[in-house]
Amino acid sequence: MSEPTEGPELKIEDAKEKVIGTIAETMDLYGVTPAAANLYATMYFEDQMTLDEMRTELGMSKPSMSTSVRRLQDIKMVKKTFTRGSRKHTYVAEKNFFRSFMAFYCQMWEREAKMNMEAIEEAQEDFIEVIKDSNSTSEIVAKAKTYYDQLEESKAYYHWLEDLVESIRSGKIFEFLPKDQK
Amino acid sequence: MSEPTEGPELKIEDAKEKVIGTIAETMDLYGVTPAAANLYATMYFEDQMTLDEMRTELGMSKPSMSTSVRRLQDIKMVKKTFTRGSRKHTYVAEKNFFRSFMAFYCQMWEREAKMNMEAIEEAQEDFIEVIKDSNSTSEIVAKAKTYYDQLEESKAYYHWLEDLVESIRSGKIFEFLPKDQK
DNA sequence: AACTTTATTAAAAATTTATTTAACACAATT
DNA sequence: AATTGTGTTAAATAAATTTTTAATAAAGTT
Repeated sequence: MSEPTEGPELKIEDAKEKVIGTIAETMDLYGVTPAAANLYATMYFEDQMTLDEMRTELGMSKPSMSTSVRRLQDIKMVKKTFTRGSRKHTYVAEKNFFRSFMAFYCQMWEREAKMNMEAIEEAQEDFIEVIKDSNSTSEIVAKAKTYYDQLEESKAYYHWLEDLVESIRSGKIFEFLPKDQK
Repeated sequence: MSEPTEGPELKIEDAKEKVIGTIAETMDLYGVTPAAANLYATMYFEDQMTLDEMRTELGMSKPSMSTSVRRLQDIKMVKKTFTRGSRKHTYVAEKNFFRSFMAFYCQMWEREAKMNMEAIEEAQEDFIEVIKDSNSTSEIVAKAKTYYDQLEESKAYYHWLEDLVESIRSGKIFEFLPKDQK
């Protein structure tokens, strides 16, 4: 499998590419756009980058880098750094996967719990009205009750999700599941 | 199933729609296609459905339902049920969010850990070769060492992810984070 | 204050992805 | 064995999203 024509520098680039490819593929799977995914994976091996460096490194347009980097900032996987002497903005990738990926999930789960709980509360109010409504047949009332109970039961999941987020944010989860088990 | 134009029946449908909408939106966010997301959310309020019932309920084509239902089966959110007497296949939605969503994450995380660990191992071997290579300058060797160490450090995250999956699969996580906290 | 450099926004193009129509295959029933 | 009903695959269409080119705004320098 070894190519004698390749020098050590090229081998390093190849090795990096392997990891960059899989990291980007994973992020792609999570709904991050290809450009942003590739950008993060590339930045993972750099200490800091400007938009122009990103553009030349990935061979893409500057606006694409600009929007990608902002999305990565939104999910806390990239941070802006203040570099004096240069007018260009510089950005750094969060290299600690514990921090970057957990920030991602906490944001997702918090949003999910909030939105779904709101919808559930509203729907439950409607079901109660139906149950109270004298126009409702006993069949309809029974149906409304069933749905109400089903939603009530599902709340436990969202509460649990909120607890999970909290235990990740506080770091308490690492008392239960240590970071350096193996 | 007739279409009520007013009254309690309509209110029930409206209430269901509210929840269906947010569940579908959430799943959409997780990379599930709109058709599959809407289908699951609809099935969440039904005890069982055939492909034709899905088609009429969602107003979409049968192949779309067929592929959607299979994707939902892949992520364990829908199961086939054996209904004797009918030639049509019937499907049931997993209504327990603990089971359905956790199956989803375990599958994702397991895949992520496996793929990335494989890429990391390969890349690390390459970096070792570069370090051993007599053609490598001391600068290149230093670079390779840095990258090697960075990857080595990242392994802890993937091990932790595997541990998390295991604690979810075994149910041990619920000793730490009970399901009915609130 | 004008000029230069950099970043962002807007509109257009291109790519990708999802969905449908049409054809096929598979079972079950007659 | 032929027919009917059901589900799946393939090719084509439609829709959505991503990316780019071009224009604009913002910031810094002379």
